[in-house]
Amino acid sequence: MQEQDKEISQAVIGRLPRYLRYLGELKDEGVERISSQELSERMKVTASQIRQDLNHFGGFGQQGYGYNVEFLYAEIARILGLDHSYHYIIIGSGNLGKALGNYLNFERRGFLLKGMFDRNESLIGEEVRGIKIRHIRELPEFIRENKIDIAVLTVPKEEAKAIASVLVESGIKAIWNFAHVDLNVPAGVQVENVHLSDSLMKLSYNISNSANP
Amino acid sequence: MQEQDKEISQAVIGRLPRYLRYLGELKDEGVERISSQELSERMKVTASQIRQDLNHFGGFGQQGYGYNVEFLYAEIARILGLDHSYHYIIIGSGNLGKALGNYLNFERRGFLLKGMFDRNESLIGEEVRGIKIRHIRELPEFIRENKIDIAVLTVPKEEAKAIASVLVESGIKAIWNFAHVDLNVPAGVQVENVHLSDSLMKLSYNISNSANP
DNA sequence: TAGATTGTTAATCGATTAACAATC
DNA sequence: TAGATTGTTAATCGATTAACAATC
Repeated sequence: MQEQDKEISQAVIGRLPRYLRYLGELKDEGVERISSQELSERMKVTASQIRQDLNHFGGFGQQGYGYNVEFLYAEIARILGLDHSYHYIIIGSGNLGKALGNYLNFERRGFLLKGMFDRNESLIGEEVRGIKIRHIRELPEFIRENKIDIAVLTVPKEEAKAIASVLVESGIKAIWNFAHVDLNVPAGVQVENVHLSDSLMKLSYNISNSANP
Repeated sequence: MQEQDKEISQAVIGRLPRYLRYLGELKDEGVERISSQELSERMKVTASQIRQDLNHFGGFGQQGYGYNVEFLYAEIARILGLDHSYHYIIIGSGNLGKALGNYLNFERRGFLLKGMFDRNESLIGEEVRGIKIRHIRELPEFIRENKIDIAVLTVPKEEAKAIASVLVESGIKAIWNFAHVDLNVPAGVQVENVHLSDSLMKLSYNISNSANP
């Protein structure tokens, strides 16, 4: 067990949720133990990579046996910070904001929706899963009073930077950014971008450059 | 000009949309030319990387001058396959499907929504931006008759694999997959995954492991 | 104990950065 | 022409894979 000697690369972090997903499936199938070899065949990655990745965080396996599925699942969940819950709010209550607000799987993982916000007066007062949509002018106070950890940003890109500043000033520590801009936040504030149009363009590239002559 | 001597890495492809975005902004600002150095400062990447990335696709610049913004913008758009339009359909007309269907920026880029589908009878006949929601049993015929290029998959993960098979059999060449499973498709069919919960877990990791002691 | 499989070191591969000759 | 900046080769860095000794 070493836990965080040096910074772990985002490449490794990015693979953890996928490990968790496959281990969850194995758990559901009632599989008790699995070797890196077996897992590598399922996931179509190398066994070497699995062992390397896991050993960044400590030795979770046992020679001659492999990994205990239940235990490894719990450990990866813990590493990912899923062993406790987060309070989150959604800023921008348009179609995408509402869709995310209605997504119950986040709740199951410990991400608890505490508020929804918009600038548009006609949306104020509407409810999403029992959560009232508030005006964004209430943001700073709300964040402080409700111990909000994560702000989901689903506003038009023109507004995103200004709102991000407000969020940072109000003490938000993480932004899940769906706006199509790069946010500039101080160190210590985490930003995770979901740039849907970038993703679609990658698909477009791969269509154009695949074997259709 | 070489254009595709050997496979270009997804790391490079993944950066192209961001280049396009910054060049679009420069264009809007009325900037006519830019050097890799200036662009690198804006984008916070190395000038070397910009030149390397671009030169995978040909020499778009001019020594002593830099790059013509308008020209480079057009070239990257072309490389990404944005110089022509695509027909797409959305399968799964829940909150997320509707949100994506309503997103007009895709349309502006040449991605044209042609159909929406669901299994739920109560949704059939509803309209999203003038597009009627159809039953998924109509999928195969619809895909063939309307020359659909891209299927957006926003169905629960339990259904995703089965529907993906139908799509592939119907001749779809690209799937934008929002379902939380890895699809197994034959070579030649492009899949681009958007795993929102994976993204949220990465954020969760980074919150848990940032400098908050 | 013998066999299996990890944890970890070493080798390889690929991607990023630096350097500079080519050239506008 | 001189200065600027690309395109490209070479050097470095980091990530992935292979190998194997440790050990359950």
